[in-house]
Amino acid sequence: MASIKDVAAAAGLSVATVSRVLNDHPSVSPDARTRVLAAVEALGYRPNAVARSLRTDQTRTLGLVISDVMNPYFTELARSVEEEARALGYSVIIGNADERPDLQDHHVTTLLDRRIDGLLVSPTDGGSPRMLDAARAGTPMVFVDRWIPGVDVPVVRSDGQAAVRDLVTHLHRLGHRRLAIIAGPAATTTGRERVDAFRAALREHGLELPEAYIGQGDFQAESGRRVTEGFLDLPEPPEVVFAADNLMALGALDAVRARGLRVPDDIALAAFDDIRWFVHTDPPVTAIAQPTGELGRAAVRALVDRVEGRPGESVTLPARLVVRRSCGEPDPAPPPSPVRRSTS
Amino acid sequence: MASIKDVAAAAGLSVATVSRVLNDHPSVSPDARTRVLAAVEALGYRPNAVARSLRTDQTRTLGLVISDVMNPYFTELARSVEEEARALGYSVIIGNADERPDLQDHHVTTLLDRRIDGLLVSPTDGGSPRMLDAARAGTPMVFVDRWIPGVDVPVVRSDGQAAVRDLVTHLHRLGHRRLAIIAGPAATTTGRERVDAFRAALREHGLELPEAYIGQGDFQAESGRRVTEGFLDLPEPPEVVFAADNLMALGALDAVRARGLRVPDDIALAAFDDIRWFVHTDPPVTAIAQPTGELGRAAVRALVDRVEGRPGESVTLPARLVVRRSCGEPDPAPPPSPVRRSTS
DNA sequence: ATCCCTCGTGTAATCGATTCCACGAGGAGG
DNA sequence: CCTCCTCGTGGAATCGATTACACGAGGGAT
Repeated sequence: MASIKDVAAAAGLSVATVSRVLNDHPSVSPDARTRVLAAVEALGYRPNAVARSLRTDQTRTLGLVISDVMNPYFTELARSVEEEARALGYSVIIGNADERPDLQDHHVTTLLDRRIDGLLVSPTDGGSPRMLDAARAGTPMVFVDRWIPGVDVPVVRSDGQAAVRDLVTHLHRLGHRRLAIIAGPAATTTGRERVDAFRAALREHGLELPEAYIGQGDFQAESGRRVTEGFLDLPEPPEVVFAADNLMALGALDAVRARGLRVPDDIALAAFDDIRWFVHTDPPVTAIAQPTGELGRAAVRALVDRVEGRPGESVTLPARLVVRRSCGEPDPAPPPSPVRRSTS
Repeated sequence: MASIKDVAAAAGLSVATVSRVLNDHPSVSPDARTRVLAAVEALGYRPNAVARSLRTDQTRTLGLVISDVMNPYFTELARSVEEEARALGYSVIIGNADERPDLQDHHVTTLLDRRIDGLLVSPTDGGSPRMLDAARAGTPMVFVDRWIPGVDVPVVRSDGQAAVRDLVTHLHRLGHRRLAIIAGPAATTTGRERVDAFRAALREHGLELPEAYIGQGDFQAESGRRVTEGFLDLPEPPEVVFAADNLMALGALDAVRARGLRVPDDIALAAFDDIRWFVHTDPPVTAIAQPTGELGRAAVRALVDRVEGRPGESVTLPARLVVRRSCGEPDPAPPPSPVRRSTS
């Protein structure tokens, strides 16, 4: 592969001049410029980003460590992150932690070894030691979706409290009183917060959240299935199951289906995180939608600010409730079927 | 950040010795080894992968350029690719082309600039010029899922022909005769092949595939919606719509729903690519499942073979039909509802 | 005792870029 | 005509690693 030396030789100039042309430095003659460009063209030369990074000590690359790529929420987040980063002239390397602390640590380590300019993290647990070291050492870093209390790093996330309250109000109005939640791992902020918000909202309606109605999940579908089975085995099963993410809702749907029960007639279901498929599930699932794309973009902007020496601020965006049929109410925007028309 | 020089100084040895310890070169004394290791520990030293790559001319990184991360099929592929690569000691940088040739070219270019050791591509169109150059220049490369005819690069893909034949047989047996397809872009192999396989299978049953029943999609949900609306507007709409990927099936579902029609009563639906959500859609969608994980792993093995100087072979794995209810037959594994039991 | 190997180590070249500094040519101003 | 700038250019140091080569010490064989 042609190097800058080959270009210099072909153009009959020094590497310094070639480099100047390539970085359009002002002081280079038009003649030299055209000769260099011609040589570049002729050789199909492309600068070696590795060498350049070594010299300039910047890779123009951001690392993104997410909890689970298979989760549509994170996929969308990753996508918007890459888009915004590209717009700002950065590349993104994604590390998938699969909700496993050891994998998270692995990815943080390799990203740091590659000397990425900044790190975007959605921590799986309390945070890998390597990550905390990096944060302390001043590596530009931003938490997205989840964060770690006590670490001085901007946080870009969405606040679901109001939406959860709306959800509980909605459920209460439908007559549901026994509400259960499939929680995320207590080690994650989102895991804790969603339970807290749910409990607080229940209290506002004079309802309790008994221990038996808090199932411990891990944000993966399988745990949603397992927890839901536990709920169904209870002497007094809940009337509603609220899954703290979309995958656990999928697992819950699996469990309900396996018993031959129906949603919402036998048990109602709601989920945190809205995804396209929820429109087409049987029944369509009521969910709390985060402004995922905006979250990803805001996180990148905050991180790039830090990388380039500007402050870089935390951002909190509101989530909102999207009512569908999985909790019992008819779809608010029913298809134009002129047959039945039930007025609530 | 501490460099190898700092470690050498701290250990009272030369950088050469430090390097030898780090790469466990045989000729280094136990004493030196312990001193180096102690210094590494004390300084929290981590080798600079950028510098190492420059010197050794290898990055231990693979590039993966996929057509669309938001498509669960590709997400799963990406995940298995990363897993296998990690097991083999490589990292993966993912580039999302979003079915756009210009983006594909952008990612190929930046990956090549970073001097990745090998490239895994699922080409969006006929292939970006940069990619073809790289292939010709001998950059280790493997096509996965889709490929480009006439380019001498191993291909790892799945063959859906038999499964499509099974699907058509299934549909025929259910009494369907007017079958339509939402095709993928003609520039992609998967786009063409699926139509060809469908047409061939129809012919085996003495059926035609009229032009009006071939809708041109682009593997994105929106195109599936648009094409399906066209089908429904036909004087004689098809009885079955076969979507060439899961996202277009989602769009088709959108279109059918918007008209207030039902699947499969009013129109049947089937899709290429099986995903978890198809179990829970209304109704569950009959689909052709690819061995996605195995595809990703095989592709990485083939690519790493090439990177490390071994041959690296093409692999073709069979897809299989998964029958659900969207074409009219009852679910083959119904939930334990002891009521109806139809023997085919 | 001499020679030769092996072993452990250090010096320095190298990878491909960027950039500081020096230098010569040419123009402007005195 | 001399001085001083500015401009375009090249030489060489540098980033942080790896590795060829050189070298001295020590042990075994003769």
